[in-house]
Amino acid sequence: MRTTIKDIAAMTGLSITTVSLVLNNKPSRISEQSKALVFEAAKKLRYRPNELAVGLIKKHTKTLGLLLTDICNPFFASLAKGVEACCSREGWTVILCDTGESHDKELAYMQTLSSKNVDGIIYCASMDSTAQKFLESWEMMEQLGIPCVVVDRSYEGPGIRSVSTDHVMGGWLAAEHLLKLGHRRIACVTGPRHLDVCRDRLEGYRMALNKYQIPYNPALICEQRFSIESGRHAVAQLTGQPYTAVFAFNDMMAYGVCQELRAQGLRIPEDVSVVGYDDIYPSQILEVPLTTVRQPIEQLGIRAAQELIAAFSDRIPPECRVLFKPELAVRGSTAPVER
Amino acid sequence: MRTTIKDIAAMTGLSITTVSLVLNNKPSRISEQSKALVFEAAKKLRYRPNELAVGLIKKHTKTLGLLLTDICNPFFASLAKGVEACCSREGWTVILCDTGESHDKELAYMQTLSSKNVDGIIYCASMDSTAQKFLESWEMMEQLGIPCVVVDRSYEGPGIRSVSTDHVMGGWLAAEHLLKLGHRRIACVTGPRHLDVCRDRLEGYRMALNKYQIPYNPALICEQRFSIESGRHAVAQLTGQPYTAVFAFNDMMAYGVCQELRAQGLRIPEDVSVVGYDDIYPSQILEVPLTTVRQPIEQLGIRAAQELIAAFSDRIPPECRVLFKPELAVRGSTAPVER
DNA sequence: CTGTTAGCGCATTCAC
DNA sequence: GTGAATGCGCTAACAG
Repeated sequence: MRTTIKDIAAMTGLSITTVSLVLNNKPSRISEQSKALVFEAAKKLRYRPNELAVGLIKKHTKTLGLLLTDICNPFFASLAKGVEACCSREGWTVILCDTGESHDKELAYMQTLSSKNVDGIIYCASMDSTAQKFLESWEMMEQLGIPCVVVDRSYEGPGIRSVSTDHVMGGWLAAEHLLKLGHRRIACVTGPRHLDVCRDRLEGYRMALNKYQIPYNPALICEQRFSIESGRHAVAQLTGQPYTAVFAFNDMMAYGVCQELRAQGLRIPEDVSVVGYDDIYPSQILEVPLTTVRQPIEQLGIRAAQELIAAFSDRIPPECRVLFKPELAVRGSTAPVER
Repeated sequence: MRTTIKDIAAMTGLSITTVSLVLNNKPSRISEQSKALVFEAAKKLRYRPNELAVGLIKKHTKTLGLLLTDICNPFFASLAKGVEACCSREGWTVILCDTGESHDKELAYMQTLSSKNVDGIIYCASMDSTAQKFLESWEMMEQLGIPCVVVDRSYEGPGIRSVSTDHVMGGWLAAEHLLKLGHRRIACVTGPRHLDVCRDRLEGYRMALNKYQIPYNPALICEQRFSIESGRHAVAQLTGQPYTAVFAFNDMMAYGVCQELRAQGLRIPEDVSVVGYDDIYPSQILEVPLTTVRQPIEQLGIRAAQELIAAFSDRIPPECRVLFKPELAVRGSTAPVER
């Protein structure tokens, strides 16, 4: 049995109340002597409060739930890193929930987290979640009364707190970079189009085309599912379409694109330029390092956790919409178009 | 306020006990009618037990603490994936603790986890942890009375449960593969030598050399720190030593080795063969995919969680030492030595 | 078949 | 300055 507040009361001959008071630094005039006694005993007995009991009374646990779709995806790993860093710094704790893209599991997890009395949830919607499913999840959290911030999504809606990156700008950066290099036929390998992150990137891409007065060609757009294989499929699917550059909506797909392109005997960047999105770490170690749009992923995580912790401490639930700026990391996979 | 057992007692007109009994399927003869009543009310009120209260009484939380050094490292991400998968399948929950290689933080986390009444800890010692520090951590957990299984380490010691891979065999596989290809001067980029995982791999390497009657040459051994940069440093450090192949003790270092080798104008595998260790996923997507020793990382995580959950359910703390077999994934980074 | 009583470990009025 | 009493939400004997 772990030592409890009772043990230290017995040891010091003081009452439980007194012990609790001094251990929590409560403003009550208890003699310095008693205080010293208590602290000493606490140290000697290696006392640590039972957070279950504390939580039961205080109605909070200083715990955040982190709901994501695949911890093996470097994007989410970085995000988790940020969340964890912020939490541990603040004396909070994080429960890891990997939903594996399953909406049902998502919902189930929310209930579990609620049972465990988490004080907040950081939510990364699964890629398959349509606006409807998203709202369903959101409502579940509202209903459970758990504050939540959405990361990397920014569905419109009242009271939806989100932390994300300006993907319109991201799409713009990628496209303009290629356009400046002289590319005019830029294929786009998007993620699921119903996701706002994709719509935004695509909009940025179109805006850039617009600036250069290049017509938008739907035949160059290929919708995929954010995986390496997706990238390979995309190239296969685009066969026949002439293009000199590819803008993939995440780095994973970009890797797939590069693989398949090479399999077809094409060189990067001599024959085709490739731009990715996210800047997860493998992008730098490739033999031909990937030019990509960098999101401050870890920052997203830190900020999301901060918002939740702040909202909790100040009891102010600010309806915020934090938007980070992406930046372009120019590396070896892009080059001026061949004449 | 969430609905409690009390609310449903009030709603049905039954006592709290009765409600608790039926909700927990306790073997007590309660009329089917009352049962139905309770279940109905529970559903209507969306009742979910407060796990804090339950934990306080039952003295357990169905929660595991996962202590690792860097969730961004794909190795640990995969491990976490496995742990999480097993836990969620069993209705358990996992608290993510990223220690960032800090031994003090490790110790602090253990206390926190103890306060939260986790039922077990999965522990990946930080790379800097010497045998002494490791024992210190282990003792802390013993003292806190938390069952623990160590992953990817297998320090000798009574009562130390561990789940890991047979690294002697791993080292052997890597070395023998190269030897079979005709390589005779095989450089070794190890991790910290005080780690048993490194000693084991090195032993496997030596055994293989032995079989081929090749003397062990310490000048070809370079101790590093498991990071990409480490790999680059290693190559710099080995300059002057003639070698035709490199065996890096993890994939990250292998990436660094490849980078630096290429920077020096050497081709892989034509000029130098490179073998890694772990088989984290970027290894497959490289332009020259990495030959590497595959560990069943996710399995390690699953098994570790299983052990803990089983030990908990059966109240049998088996002093186990689970050892998985590694296998060689032969890919493009190795080739017969040039004549 | 079901309700009463106690108590898990702790924080918090309110008396003394 | 300090302690007794109460209760957080729930389970577990033990009675009826």
